Amino acid sequence: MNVATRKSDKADMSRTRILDAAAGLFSADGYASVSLRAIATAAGMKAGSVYYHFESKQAIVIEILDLGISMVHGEVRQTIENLPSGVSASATVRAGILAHLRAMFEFSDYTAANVRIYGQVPEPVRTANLKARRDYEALWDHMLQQVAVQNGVRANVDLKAFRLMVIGALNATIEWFDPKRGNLANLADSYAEILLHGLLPAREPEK
Amino acid sequence: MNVATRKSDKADMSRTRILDAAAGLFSADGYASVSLRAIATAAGMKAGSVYYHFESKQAIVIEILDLGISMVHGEVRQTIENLPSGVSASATVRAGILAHLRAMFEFSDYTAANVRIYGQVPEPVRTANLKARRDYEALWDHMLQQVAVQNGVRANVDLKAFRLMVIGALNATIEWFDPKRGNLANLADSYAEILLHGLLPAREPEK
DNA sequence: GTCTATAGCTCGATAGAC
DNA sequence: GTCTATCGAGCTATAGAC
Repeated sequence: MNVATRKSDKADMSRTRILDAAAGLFSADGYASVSLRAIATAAGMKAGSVYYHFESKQAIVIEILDLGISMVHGEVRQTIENLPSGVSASATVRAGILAHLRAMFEFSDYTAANVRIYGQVPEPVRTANLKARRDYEALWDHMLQQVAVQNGVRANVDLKAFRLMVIGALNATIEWFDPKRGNLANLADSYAEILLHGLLPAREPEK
Repeated sequence: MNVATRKSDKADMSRTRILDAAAGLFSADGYASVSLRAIATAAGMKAGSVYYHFESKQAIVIEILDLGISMVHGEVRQTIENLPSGVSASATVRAGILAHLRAMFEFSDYTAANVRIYGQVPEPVRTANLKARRDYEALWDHMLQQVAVQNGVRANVDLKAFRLMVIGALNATIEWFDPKRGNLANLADSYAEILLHGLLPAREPEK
């Protein structure tokens, strides 16, 4: 390992420390109230040093939001791709729900930052994050389309509404669920059970 | 109408203008990034004048968060209470879902502020808002309990998970639904349909 | 009730030493 | 790569005139 490589490793580690620190602070306190000095301190350095790795506070948050989406996207896509072919609608959706929740809480600082601060970040930051969001939504739409074709879904379920509701409901759990106190697999089962079969008994028509 | 009353009216109007302006700014930009000068300007006055009506920025946001919850709470409670007695599980839950969405988008600055900035507001503000939140959750729990007793729900649906999922899913719509472009009653129907009956056809067991 | 003026901070970002 | 020092700006909140 030569000097250049070691230098690069050190820079990479500092970059990562900055991102991790900023993600934690952003998700806890919002975007604007977190100062660069606070990020630097949490990353173990001084404010001025942060500018060696990032050109601005916006550049930091753009990278955090993209990482948050792509971590969940990657986990869900991989999980779905690894399912045996011909798997049922329920199994596919259940696997997607569990994978989304698992990734969300594994990288919770990055995903919580996404859920909590996306709506209040400067406009250029939102724009930069749009493609990643659209790509993840497309994964769910494709998955639900496959389910509809191969296994059938109820006639009066709007698949786009279903996708919006699933992602919205799963993301909202970041506000109250604590994986250290609750069982994540149980949470995924509860949510999947409701999303697939609903609240009401199956064979009774609505009164 | 005497002078004292007119004075009081004027003060009330200024208070309301400040709250409305602040709610709009908080929901759009987050808590910390909104300055008191910006609130004052949007309310048509100067920064110093705001302190005649509120003792601090925190006092403003506390009132906004409480109003946001209680507006939705009031609308849902009133809707449920006015249902004919003996109404079915599905009708009760559908009415609750519609009422929540209707109130949410009618008072959208206040409710969006709740959804977006609650997680990143100073701790004393969160504490002050806790009772209002617990009270609203209790309304849903009571409603779902009634539904379970009177009309029956599927055995493997966890009612607490259902309540958390409903409120989380409904609140998440504030991030993407625009009542000027979409039909709110249709949105409520789509969501109720999924929550009550699920994605899958009723009579097919899971494969 | 609303104004102006300002005290006392903290912010993002930059410059330049090491 | 990280530091110290600092600029110019903007912040919350207060004081006192009107």
